[in-house]
Amino acid sequence: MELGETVVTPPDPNRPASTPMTLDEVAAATGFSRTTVRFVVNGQAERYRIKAQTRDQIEQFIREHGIVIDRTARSLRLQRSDAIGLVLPDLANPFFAHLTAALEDLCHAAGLVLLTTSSHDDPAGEARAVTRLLERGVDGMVIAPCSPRIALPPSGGRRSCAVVMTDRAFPGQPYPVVVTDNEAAGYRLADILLAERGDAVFLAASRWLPSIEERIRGFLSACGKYGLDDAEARVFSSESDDVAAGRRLMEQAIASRGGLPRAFVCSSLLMFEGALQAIGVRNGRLPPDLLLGTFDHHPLLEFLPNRVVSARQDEKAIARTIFRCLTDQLKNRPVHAERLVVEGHIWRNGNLDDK
Amino acid sequence: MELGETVVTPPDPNRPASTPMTLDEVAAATGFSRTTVRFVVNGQAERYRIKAQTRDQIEQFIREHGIVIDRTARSLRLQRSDAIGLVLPDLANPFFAHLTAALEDLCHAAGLVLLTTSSHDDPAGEARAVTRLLERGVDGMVIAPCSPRIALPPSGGRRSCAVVMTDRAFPGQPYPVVVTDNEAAGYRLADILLAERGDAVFLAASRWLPSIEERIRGFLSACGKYGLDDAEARVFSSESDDVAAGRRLMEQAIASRGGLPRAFVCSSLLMFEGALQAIGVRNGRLPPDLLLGTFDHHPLLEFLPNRVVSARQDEKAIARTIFRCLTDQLKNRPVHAERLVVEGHIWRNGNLDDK
DNA sequence: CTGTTAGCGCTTTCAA
DNA sequence: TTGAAAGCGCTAACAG
Repeated sequence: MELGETVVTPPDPNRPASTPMTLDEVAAATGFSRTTVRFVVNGQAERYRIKAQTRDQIEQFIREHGIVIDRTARSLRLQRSDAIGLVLPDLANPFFAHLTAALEDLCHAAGLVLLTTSSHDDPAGEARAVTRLLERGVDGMVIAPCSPRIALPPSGGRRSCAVVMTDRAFPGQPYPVVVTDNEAAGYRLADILLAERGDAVFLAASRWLPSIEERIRGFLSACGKYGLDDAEARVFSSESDDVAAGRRLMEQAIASRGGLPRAFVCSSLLMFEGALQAIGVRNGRLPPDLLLGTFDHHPLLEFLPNRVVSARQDEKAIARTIFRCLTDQLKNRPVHAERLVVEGHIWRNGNLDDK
Repeated sequence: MELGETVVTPPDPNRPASTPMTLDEVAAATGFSRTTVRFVVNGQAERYRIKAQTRDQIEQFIREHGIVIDRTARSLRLQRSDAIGLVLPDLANPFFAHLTAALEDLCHAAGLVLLTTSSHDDPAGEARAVTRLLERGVDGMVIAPCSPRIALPPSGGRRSCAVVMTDRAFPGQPYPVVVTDNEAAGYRLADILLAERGDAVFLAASRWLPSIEERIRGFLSACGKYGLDDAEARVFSSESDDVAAGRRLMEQAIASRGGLPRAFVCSSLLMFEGALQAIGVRNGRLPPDLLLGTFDHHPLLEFLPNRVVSARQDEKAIARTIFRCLTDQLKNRPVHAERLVVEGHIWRNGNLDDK
């Protein structure tokens, strides 16, 4: 391809200034009726036995002039928007970004669009987000709740709206929820650390988040397997999930145990960064035999100088499960407030082979 | 907060089964007219001097029963959707995820929603995405194009639609474009590598992407500053931007130069991963004096064993610029097919202090 | 096979 | 201050 040529289709000067774009306009221009044109446009020409010549004429016209079906009007008429809303704490979080990408693909393949909204982990923001989506008449909604009490329950609205919760399984919700098997992941992660080093600490974000609590439970039961008493003393938790919290918790862990742990797990990559920072400040560099563990994954973990184990969620599988649950509801299949569990994956870096 | 209590507002049994949710329903239920109710709901009670008692009655009713304005109907009537469409090659790319998050915030603050769509770097997918958005009647569109020729130009449509391009400035476009100053970033990155190591190679994705070509131009002019002849021989490029390409290019570079370079830059983190993999396969581990450079940034770069320099784009600044450009168009301010440039940031890891 | 009609819920305009 | 009417572009139902 030549660089520098004019590359974007410019407003075609041969094309009439006011391009017909609505069904009515096409009908008027071709001399057929709304209905006939609509049948052709919606691919129902066969079904309604539109004369081939008529169909060709209309299709030809559209090929020349283009048409854009106004789905706003369609939505109003059908009381169905073919749109799905997504409410997330933070799109910049890679897990949510991957989840969004996966959901988007599924939606598009089904002719739906995705409306993304962030709550910024703020219940008021979450309520605003839900309202925005409801006003837009979304047919369904996927919520990764940041508050245990969703402010505006979509039930009882004029239009019904399918709802699926994800990522955080607050108990007692009337909606189905799709989550990773956090307890199993916590167990498997801790199992590896303990088998290798005999001891480990867990640096966790807010314990009142169900996902965190489940991960801790897995960690604790692995501790039990290795006969570690007072496993609770190995868990450090914070209110927030960010780099500063990771730093703080690592400092706490070091202080309370009189030195660096031989292995640790963080409940997220943000905490993990903070923990590494704290170690860097204290030791200058990472002690080579420190075994690193974290929830979440990033390819760069591969290249850290130490051995690393991570627990990664399977965003595509989660998205598929969410989507199936959503479409089940949209097709009026029975919906229970069930808990759908998706398996995660444990990953280790190649450095394990070096030793 | 107690775990285990019922936490989501359940469908309130005291509330009538069919909650009035439309203006008409509220009007009928309260005995006032559409117009009166609408004035109250839209906060124009003052302006139209609605009787205080009337207003209170209506507000009270709404507080009890709730209301959700149907923006689908509103859009149809106003020929304005208060929605912005976003077309990206890939939401899972952290740069685009951050950009999306930033744009979303700006949109929400302005009462707009964001429709996200991915093209998967495929021109046909891009065309489908644009159509989807047009059908939805978005007021504006932000496109990070994957093809130099946008398939369905939104101009000439029934409703006008503001357009801003970003990330890739294909020449000759009739739309304004917002990009990072890639050439400057390439220059600054290369300048650091060359000052430190006297030599470097550039592993780049498809050269026909304007952003890549600009980065290379910056790299080459830094080479010029250091009197390196045959700078072009230090540039290796591929068709795709992925891990495999990075691996391949690093192998090529090693082969063509008879050994590992002393420093290198990759045009993206994906390529960077591939390059590190290739080195790992060859050497087992990274030579300590190898200086690493890459476009894109991730916090984990901080903890790699080697010295690292990265060029990071300023997603928030880009989003602000895009949004201003968009709102300018929406307010019918003059729009030129101008090129708006945002500065990037150079980052180095703390390991620089160790040596 | 093709055309006509009514109406989705909102906003705007005009009347009372 | 409040009410009534028209119409955005589409779809469904029915009429020819």
